[in-house]
Amino acid sequence: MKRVGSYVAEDVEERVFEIWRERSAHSRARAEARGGERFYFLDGPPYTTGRIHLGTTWNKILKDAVLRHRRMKGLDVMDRPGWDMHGLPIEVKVEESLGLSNKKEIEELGVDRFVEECRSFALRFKDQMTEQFRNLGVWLTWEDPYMTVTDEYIEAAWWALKRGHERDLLERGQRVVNWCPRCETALADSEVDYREVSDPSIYVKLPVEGREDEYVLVWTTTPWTVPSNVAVAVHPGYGYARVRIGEEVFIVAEQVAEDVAELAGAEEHDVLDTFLGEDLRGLRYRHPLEDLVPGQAEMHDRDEVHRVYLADFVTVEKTGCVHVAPGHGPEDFDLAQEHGLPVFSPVDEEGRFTDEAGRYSGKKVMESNEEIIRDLDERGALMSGSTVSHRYGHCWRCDTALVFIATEQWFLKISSLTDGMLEEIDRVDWTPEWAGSSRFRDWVEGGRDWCISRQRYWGIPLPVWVCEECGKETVVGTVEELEERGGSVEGLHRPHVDDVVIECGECGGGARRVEDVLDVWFDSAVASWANLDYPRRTDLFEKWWPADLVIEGHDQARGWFYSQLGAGSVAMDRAPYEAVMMHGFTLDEEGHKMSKSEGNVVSPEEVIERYGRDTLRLYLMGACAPWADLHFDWDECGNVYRALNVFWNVHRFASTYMSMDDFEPSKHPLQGQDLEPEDRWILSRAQSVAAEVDGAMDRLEPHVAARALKAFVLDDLSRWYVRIIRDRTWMEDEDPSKLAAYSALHSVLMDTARIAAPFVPFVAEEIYQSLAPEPLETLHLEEFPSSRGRIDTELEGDMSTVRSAVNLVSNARQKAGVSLRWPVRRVVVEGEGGGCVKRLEELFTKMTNAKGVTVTDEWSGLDERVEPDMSVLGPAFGEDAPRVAEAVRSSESRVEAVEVDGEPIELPEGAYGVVEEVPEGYASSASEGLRVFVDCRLDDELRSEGYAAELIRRTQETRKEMELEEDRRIAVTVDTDEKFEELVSPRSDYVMDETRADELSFGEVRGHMTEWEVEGHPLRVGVEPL
RNA sequence: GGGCCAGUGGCUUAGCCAGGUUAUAGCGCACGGCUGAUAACCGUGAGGUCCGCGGUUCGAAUCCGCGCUGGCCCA
Repeated sequence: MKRVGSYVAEDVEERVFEIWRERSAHSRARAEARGGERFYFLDGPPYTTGRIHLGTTWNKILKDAVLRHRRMKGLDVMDRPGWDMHGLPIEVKVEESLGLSNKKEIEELGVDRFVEECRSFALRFKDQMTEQFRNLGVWLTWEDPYMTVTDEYIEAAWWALKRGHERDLLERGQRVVNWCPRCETALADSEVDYREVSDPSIYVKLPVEGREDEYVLVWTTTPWTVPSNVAVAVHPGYGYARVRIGEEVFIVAEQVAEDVAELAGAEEHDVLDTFLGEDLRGLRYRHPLEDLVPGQAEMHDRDEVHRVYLADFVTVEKTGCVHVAPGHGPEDFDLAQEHGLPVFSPVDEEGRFTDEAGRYSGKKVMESNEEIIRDLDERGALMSGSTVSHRYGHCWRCDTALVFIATEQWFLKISSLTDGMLEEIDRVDWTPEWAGSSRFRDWVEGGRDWCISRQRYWGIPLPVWVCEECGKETVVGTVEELEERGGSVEGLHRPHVDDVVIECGECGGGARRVEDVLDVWFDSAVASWANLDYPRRTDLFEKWWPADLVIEGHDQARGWFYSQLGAGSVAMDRAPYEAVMMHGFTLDEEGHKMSKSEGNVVSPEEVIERYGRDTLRLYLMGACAPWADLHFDWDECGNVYRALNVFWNVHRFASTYMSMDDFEPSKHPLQGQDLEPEDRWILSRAQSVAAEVDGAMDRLEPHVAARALKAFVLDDLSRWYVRIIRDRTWMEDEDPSKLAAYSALHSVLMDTARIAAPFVPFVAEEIYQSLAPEPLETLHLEEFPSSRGRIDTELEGDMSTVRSAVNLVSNARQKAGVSLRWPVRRVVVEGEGGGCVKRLEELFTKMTNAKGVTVTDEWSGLDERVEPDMSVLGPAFGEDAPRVAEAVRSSESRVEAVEVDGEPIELPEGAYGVVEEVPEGYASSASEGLRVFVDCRLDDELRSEGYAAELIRRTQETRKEMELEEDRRIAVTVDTDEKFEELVSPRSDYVMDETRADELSFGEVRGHMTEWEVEGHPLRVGVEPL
């Protein structure tokens, strides 16, 4: 065993990394676990953005701690990390780097080159992030991750879609989708960012056909959709009115008549008549821009167009009449489907009006708002124009304002699977319990069909081939199938896959692929089987699937938890995971989001630099319940660091003395030792903590585990046990009590390191390695100490009481001004806890520095004093009261009558109270159920010991000043007064023993000298090394 | 606008689901003490409208309702 220096996290962590690397510790741990019970952990693939942050750090560290714990329990853990590498975010980054701004420029550059560029970006970011995660000490199989860009992964997604197709769940259809005019693609609901923006707010007058100056009034914030207006919707059950304002009549909801009048700037308005919304059904109007938009004029010939329809989604807000543009709103679209209305959408993929839009043709829709407003105004169709601030959807990647347009897309009809999905939610084990029950459940219940097609390049190609002859759709599930159909591929990405022509199964014609790629959310949705290379190989799938556990943040409820449930339901008819642990977000100290613009971002690297990886890990593990949001706090990091420092110093303490004594743990097994109660206690506590930590980790409550561990190290091990055994370790040679303490301390430290391994893998490894009797590979191959030893609850209870009693004595001593260094004659312990103190008497007297202890239920040594109550005596005895009081006071005990001037006087009820008094020379302190009395009276024998202790303390201080080795022999010379010398001389041997001195003499001081005053005695101590 | 989660001394938090004396602990602060592992430790003290309001109850940090603030998700 070697002596160790101070705790320097960086050095420890570097050394441990080196050990892990050269011994292939992680792969060995995996190999050793083979044959154990299989535990399929599925890593949620982070998107390859290039940088990890505190949130992703927390995520991976939680995973790592849980997996380390499971491994140490003998489970064969699947710990393959994953990477989410396709999709718009990377495409946008690549576009930026190549200076491209739209799809046309990408096509000009060449899809081939663009896709290659995306691949290399993704791979590069993956490598960068891998290094960052490794640097946290996270043990995942970094050298062999699953990646969404590999052919086998793509096949897993294809296979799932083919399953969906077979089950009639894959469908092509026209729908209104969120569309990014810059990226020129459909976006999923989850890809839309809502942001507060200022938009026009206009009231449009739609002239009622056949009536002069009468209008249906509608409101919109998107003037550019007015050219696409096809109908108006009103609520069948609401009250509506015809309102005369000036020369004109407006049809609006009855409730808003006054608002509308105000809007029109009119002081007066007349409600001509009122009726229900359903009475408006079929009312025909003319489109105000029919002269400018040829499509509108054409449509008017159709009888169903430009009429009022009834719809429940209408609210009374604004006018109660809703402008319906089926090509530009999901609800509008649904209404159109229902009533056979045309879906008029004269807008192209770049968000420009088409020729159908007449004079607006070629213009960007968003930029046409003003012109449209002006045209409406010129035609007398505008009532009011202003602006309004509201939330509007933007592209999650490029921040462009989105438009709704009707396009042909591919859908997974998961809305038809809702019942099964809800059953799966009930079956899955959620931590915390509400993760599955509340929010997630609502989301699944309201789930719409999943639009999985994107009109982009860098993604999993949609595996649908359409026959050019007969139009038959073929969904390809595997590469093998593709080749059987006569296709040959050199990679499944675009553009190569686009060139593959396969034979139509129906007519033998040539089928070409639909050019879309998949929504990137679908990629990770299939991870549970793609990670097992299914369907390309089946053995892994059969062994491992489904996942036993996934661990992600609460943003993934609607993300990955959901997408996996959806894809799993489509392909496997079940959820692909058995248990889900959900964690929170990392916020700043104030509980606000960390963001670059706020300047409140804390990076994991900063924390590592300041305190090290173990501190970062233990902090993240214990700071709060994982499902709560974590408010990052530097001070708390500092506390965690100090706790680790204490852990380190216990080990340092052990290594210092054990190495000084050449203690070999293997030669002194615990079984043969003559253990003291404190030894048995700390061994028992270690087992209790092991069980507590083990249980908490099993329940996925790492914060409970981390806190129990921290409390044990600080409180039980360092502050109590080490304090107790200090004098035992200071004994020389082969003292059996010392050896017993060493054995116990050694054993406890080894167990503590094993318990700590999942949380602070570096410092635990170093401590374990340093104490191990024989060289070993790595701590992380060891078994988790789950209560293999016995737990002695009675002893733990006794000790806890004794600690309280010791604290009370300290308190009492302080009140009396008697320092712990000075022995006291006796301590009296009174109360229920007395038995505990009795059982640990030796320990108690040692820790209180008392010569003896008396344990009693009720101590008879207290003085009782009676205190007359003048408020009773006064009224009873008038002017005699003071003399009665005096007599009562001097009666010394409880009496019913006293004598005053020889006269017996009977005392009334409550004439005095009895006050207990601590006798002279005693100090006392009490807590619930326990009271102690400390006899602080000194005699020469105690003084002799006290002065000796003072001399030892001063000598040690002198040694320390001289920076002498702990076991260096010295000569001590003392210059003091006669009394001091007289009292200390008889204890010279004791003083020499404690200070490792070979000589002790009084008189002239030699060597390094320190000067003191002790209880009024001058004291000069000289120390010479020998 | 809706759903879910959280709000406890200056800071971080326990307790809350299963209501019960004086609300937990640490950091920080003040004072005193100990110390040859310790940048550690021990003791004492100050510091609280348990986010607010209302309700249920003999009794609410805890249960219910309505708000406020923050986070997440969604419209």
